[in-house]
Amino acid sequence: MIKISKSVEYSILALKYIADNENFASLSSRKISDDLNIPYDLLSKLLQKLVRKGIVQSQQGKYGGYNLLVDSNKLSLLNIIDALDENIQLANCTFDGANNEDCARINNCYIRSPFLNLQNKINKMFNEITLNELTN
Amino acid sequence: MIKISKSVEYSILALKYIADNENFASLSSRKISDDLNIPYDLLSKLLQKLVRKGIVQSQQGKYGGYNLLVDSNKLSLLNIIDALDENIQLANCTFDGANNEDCARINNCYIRSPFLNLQNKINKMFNEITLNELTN
DNA sequence: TTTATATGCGATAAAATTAGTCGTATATAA
DNA sequence: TTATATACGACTAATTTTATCGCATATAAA
Ligand code: SF4
Ligand code: SF4
Repeated sequence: MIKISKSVEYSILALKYIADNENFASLSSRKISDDLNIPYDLLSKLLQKLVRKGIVQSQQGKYGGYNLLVDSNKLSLLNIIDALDENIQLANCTFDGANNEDCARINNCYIRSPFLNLQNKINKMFNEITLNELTN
Repeated sequence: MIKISKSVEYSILALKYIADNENFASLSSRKISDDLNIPYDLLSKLLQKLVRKGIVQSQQGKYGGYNLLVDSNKLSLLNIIDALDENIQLANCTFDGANNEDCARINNCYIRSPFLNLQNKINKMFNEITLNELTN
């Protein structure tokens, strides 16, 4: 109900792994998948999305692989979730400017306001934690 | 991905509605369902769960209905989620005492600790907001 | 005692989301 | 030219969430 999808978890694991090995050769998705035990096909697709969003860089061909393109101090958990086209929207109305197309109840809903408060706090939390901090 | 299920939303709406009408006759699930536009069968089941967990009281028969059994200042959002057998577990390991049956990666996972931190904050947030505060 | 109106509850179905797989095309260094 | 990589759309499977159905039981009122 409130959980981080495998896609996001895999992506964080992979991004962290890439970040920690930048000095060496770039990591192939095959190697990342093997080392971290993440389904290869799935990981590939996730990394492709991250490429499109400019978070990592890919190099095709032999000895190719992935490199981080952004500062791991500036990449937030929310950025990653966004890049994967996922979201952390608690309810259909929990953003500024929602209207009754988002939820028919919106105009006389007595719980929207507290939900918005919750949402703001969660957004903040997810936006403040960076890839760099996602580590023991 | 991070969202509050309809079940929880419906439950909050209903509980709040019940709480606000306690002075009057007890509300039947039919009336609540009609007034709040919540699928009747679904709402009934939700209320039944809440009865079993001691959150509301039910009165069968004609002129029956539901009444709140707990102080709306003491019923937290987390209590409600628990009562519905849902949870806010971010990942398979984000609780104290998780072991490698919960996640095979647990013993050398570099992101578990920050996930646990996040989890603690979220638990706190959901535990601090009460039914009473879930209002405009 | 009958009737109308409630809840109780298990089973099931439908819908939506999430997770995982497959086939094929393309890029590129050796 | 070949081996090894990513790119990517289509598809399938699994899981979770949402909704429905049918029947049993309770109870106040007529
Ligand atoms: S308006 Fe109310 S019922 Fe509709 S999504 Fe927002 S909180 Fe939920
Ligand atoms: S141990 Fe790591 S990989 Fe496993 S559930 Fe926890 S955070 Fe995710």
